[in-house]
Amino acid sequence: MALSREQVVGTAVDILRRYGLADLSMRRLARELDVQPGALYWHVASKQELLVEVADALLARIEEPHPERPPAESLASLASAIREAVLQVPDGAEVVALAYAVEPGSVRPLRDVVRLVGRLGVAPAERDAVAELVVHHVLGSVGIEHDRRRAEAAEPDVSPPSPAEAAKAFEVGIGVILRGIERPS
Amino acid sequence: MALSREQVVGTAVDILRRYGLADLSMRRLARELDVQPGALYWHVASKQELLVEVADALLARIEEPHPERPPAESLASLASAIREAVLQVPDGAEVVALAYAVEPGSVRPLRDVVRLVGRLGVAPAERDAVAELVVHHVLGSVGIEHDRRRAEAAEPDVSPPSPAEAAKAFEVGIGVILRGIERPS
DNA sequence: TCGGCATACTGAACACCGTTCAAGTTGAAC
DNA sequence: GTTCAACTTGAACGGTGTTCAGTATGCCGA
Repeated sequence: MALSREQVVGTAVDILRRYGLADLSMRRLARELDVQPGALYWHVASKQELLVEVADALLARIEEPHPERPPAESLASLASAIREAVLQVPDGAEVVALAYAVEPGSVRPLRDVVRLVGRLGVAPAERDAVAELVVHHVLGSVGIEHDRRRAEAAEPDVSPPSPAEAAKAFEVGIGVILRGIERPS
Repeated sequence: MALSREQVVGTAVDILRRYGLADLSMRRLARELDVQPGALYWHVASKQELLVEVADALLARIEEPHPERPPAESLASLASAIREAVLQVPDGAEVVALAYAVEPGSVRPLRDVVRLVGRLGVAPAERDAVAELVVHHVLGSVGIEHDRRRAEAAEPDVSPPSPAEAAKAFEVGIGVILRGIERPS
């Protein structure tokens, strides 16, 4: 059977999940698919495009916010859902951040963040800025968690921070943002 | 004269300033210094360590917050100062973010952010989380601005966002955070 | 003045990377 | 059975960070 774009993206996700971003090279991906590296470029224009697709796949299973739920609640739970999805996969935050940088509209749940911020009553001119704040908080704090895990794996240093603490720290940040939005300036 | 660590870091900053992170390779740096690549490793343990030093240099001229100024004001102006310093240099945000990820305590003005957040009355347990929020907002929004400039340079697309608008968007985010901190939960 | 020795650097290699492209192989439609 | 598109190979181009045996340089005590 001939290779397909879905197969390429799927195997890329697999490598990312198992070995992390450093091991996700076009050559490694080709080896995994029993194919020469050049073959990948028939299905995908560049590694960057591939990573956007991978990011999309990582967040594909997150469900859309329910339209009748209060937007503040929806936003908090959407942020947590994105966090959890991205936390599962080594370097997931980095990949999604890259996709967001290259093509802000390419990842659906991130678009939902923008919509929810708007529904919270933020002025249209400020909506994108606040949504960015939320996205950076989510991806930034997951990035830190991944870094800590790497550091911890490298050497049994002091203070391994528990997942519960990390989650708490994340919630604190979301809380600050939500209160900041709701309080008129 | 023999090479010095300061010279290596200084030239690295220079290349970054003039050509961006993609052109800051150890080989390119060695060429600029009229030296073989291996020589750099006498003065610097790795490229990562070099980049931490570069990040430090980028923010070295930012002054410490005045202890008698109200902390909210100090924090807002420190955030702006970091933003401006990092905005000047292509990929500056990326470099500083990397340094912050590798060694959170290595860059002084970022430590000042933590202190100021504490002085704002945030509980010690939550202080680091909120400081991270601020840092991610600063570095994240500058990162976006750099990306936009790159995209704009690549092709004369629609809508070149003015620096003033970007600054405004940044201030909106800082405002949300500050209000969120001051408002008790 | 002469060893000795730490400092500083060279030259070459190792093992990778993303990307391109002419040439080859398939498999289905006519 | 031929033609034509879809797909893949093989090989190369021009890079990357890092290591290390060897070589030169300059200082310091004898």
